[in-house]
This record gives sequence, C-alpha cells and structure tokens, in this order.
Amino acid sequence: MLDHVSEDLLADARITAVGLLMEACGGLVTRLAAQLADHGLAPIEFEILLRLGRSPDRLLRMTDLSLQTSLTSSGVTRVVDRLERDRLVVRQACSSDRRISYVVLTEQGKSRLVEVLPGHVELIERYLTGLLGPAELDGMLRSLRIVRDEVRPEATSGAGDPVVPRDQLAAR
Amino acid sequence: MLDHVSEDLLADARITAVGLLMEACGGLVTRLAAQLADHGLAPIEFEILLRLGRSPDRLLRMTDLSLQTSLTSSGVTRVVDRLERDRLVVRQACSSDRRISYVVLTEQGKSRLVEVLPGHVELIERYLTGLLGPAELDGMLRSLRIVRDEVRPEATSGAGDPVVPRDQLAAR
DNA sequence: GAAGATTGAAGCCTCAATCTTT
DNA sequence: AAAGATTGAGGCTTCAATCTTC
Repeated sequence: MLDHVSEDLLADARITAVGLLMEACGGLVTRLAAQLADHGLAPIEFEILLRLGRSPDRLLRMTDLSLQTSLTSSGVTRVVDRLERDRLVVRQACSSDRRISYVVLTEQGKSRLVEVLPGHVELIERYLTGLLGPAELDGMLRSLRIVRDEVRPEATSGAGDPVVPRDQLAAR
Repeated sequence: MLDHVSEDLLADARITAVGLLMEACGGLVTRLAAQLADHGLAPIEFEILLRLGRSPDRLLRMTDLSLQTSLTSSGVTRVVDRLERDRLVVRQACSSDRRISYVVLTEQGKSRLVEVLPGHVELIERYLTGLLGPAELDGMLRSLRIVRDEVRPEATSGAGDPVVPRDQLAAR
C-alpha cells in the first residue's frame, strides 16, 4: 500500500523534471522522424549518415558508430546492413588491421543528406531553437552539456575529435 | 556531392543542439533503466506504473495511457499484457461503456513502485537535479516546458504536468 | 460510422555465442 | 587473451486489419 512517504515520492518534482525532459525530447524526435520518413530514413539511419558526413573522409569504424550512438555493436551491424542495401554507405576493409570495417558514405548517401538537411534544420528551428531566446537557449544547452558529460562520459568526443588514429586513416 | 551550402548545414549549431538534447536524455534513460532492471521493470513499464500511481483511484483507460506515453494503442495492449501477467496491474471493465478497459494498479504494483522509487529519485538527483543550481534547473525546466508544449500539445495532462506549483519546484 | 481495444505479421534491437584477427 | 564484427534467437513495437460497442 502507498504510505505517506511513497505519496511524497510519487509527487516528487524531480520525477516530473525527468518526465518533462523525456516528453520534450521524445516529442521533438517524433516531429523530426516524420520528415526523415518522407525521405525514407529512420532516425537512427539519419544519425549515422550525419555522423559519417561530419567525419574526416566521410568514414567511421563500426565500433566508432557503436560508441557514438545508443546502439550495440550488433545493432550497428544491422543498421549498416540496411544502409548498404540502399547504397547509402559501403563497408570498406582496413588494410592495416583486418578486423576493422570502415563504413563510408557514398555519393548517394551524401545526396540523401543534402536532400534532408534543409527541412531538418527548419524543423529544429521551429520546434526548439526558434522557441527560445538566445540567452534561454544558451542556458539550456549549458545545462544539458553538464548532464550529458555526467551520464555519458565516454561520448564526449564530437565531430571535432579524431576517433581514428592518423596512421590508420592514411593507410585505409 | 557535398557543396558549400551542405557543409554549412552539416556543421549547423542547431543540429548539434538537438544532438546534445538527445544524448543527455538518452544517457539519463540508460542510467535509470539499469536501476529499474534491478527491480524487474523496463522503463516503459515503470512509466505506466508511475502514471497509474499518480492517477485518482490508481487507474487509467488504455487510451489514456496511449495518449500520455509514446506508445500506440497496440503497444499499450502488449505492455499491459506483460504487467498483468506479472500481477502488477489488472484490467477492469467499465460498466457504463463496455468498449473501455480500465487498467488498475494492484497492491503488488504499488509495492513494486514503493520498492523502486527511492533509488530512482536518488539517481535523478545524482545525474540531473543535483548537477545544476536551483536557478539553472528552473531555467532548463522552463525552456523544456516551452518545447514540450509545442511538440506535444495534446499531452498537456498527466504526469508531465507540474503536479507541484512552480515556486515549490524552485524551492525543492 | 466512430471509438476503444486487440491480433497477426513484420521490422528493429539486444543478448549471448561465434568467428577472425591482433 | 582481447578487440572488432557478425549471427541466431528472442523480445518489443508498429502497422493494418478486425472485433465489439457506442
């Protein structure tokens, strides 16, 4: 039975805060997913194309994609299977380490990105960045960064950090 | 091929902002999911138990759960199937409208909530609310509420709404 | 006809096991 | 032994169709 202590916990403002975060994020994802679907992409597929497009030489290892996304290595295999079937990416063997598979964005993959991006950014502007003042937005991003660094300390590397060692990149 | 316009779009700060929001939210969910799993609950199952626990009479219609969560009506049927098999909820026919199935939290369901909640709130404090100052937190929640109301205008009722007045939120 | 709910089929993801390479 | 990647099995969710009740 729910006693007083539990009643307090049920109504705890911190739980509501998490609910708010998840509803905002989930709702935004749903809006963005609708536009991506118009271009034949699932959100996770778009994320992978985007990360490849943002990477030097437009390529990443399977493992990098696993670390940067929320997918397991198995999950990355399946998604890349689909993307490769659709000719949006290709697997490329690494010559210096034959365990490694590089995933490379194809011209078709780049075209798809170019196709999707304008509308994508437009929706973000409408449903997120355009709703808040510059100071508000900046404050929220600063807070989110603090949270992100704490809950996902390993994923701090963004588009700027070279995940692949230089020598391996050159040797591909 | 990626021309200059697309290059700019790929590096657009607004896309990065969405990425930050999703990484923070996803990372937090992962942390919370680990504790919920210790108590035999998936995140969506916990969410449903929580929404039932927060509702008058500890019950909701299947349709209400569908509107308040990210699940389709079909998805709600499956989750409630599992919860009912585990005796955490029971379906109860509505006497005035026989199309309606109420989902009612059982004593076992309440016990499970009581079991999970303290550790759950503790994790939220560690990975979200405790990381930010009162003003920072309040600002982020205000921004998130603006976004939530825009991307999910229909879900303005339920656990997502501040059950607690805002001044009390700030004064947590 | 519309609303509430369920079902079968299919797609997506994870877990554990496996294989290859280092 | 460890790292990178894949595979089979199983669970979860959605879509479309269906059923019942209003």
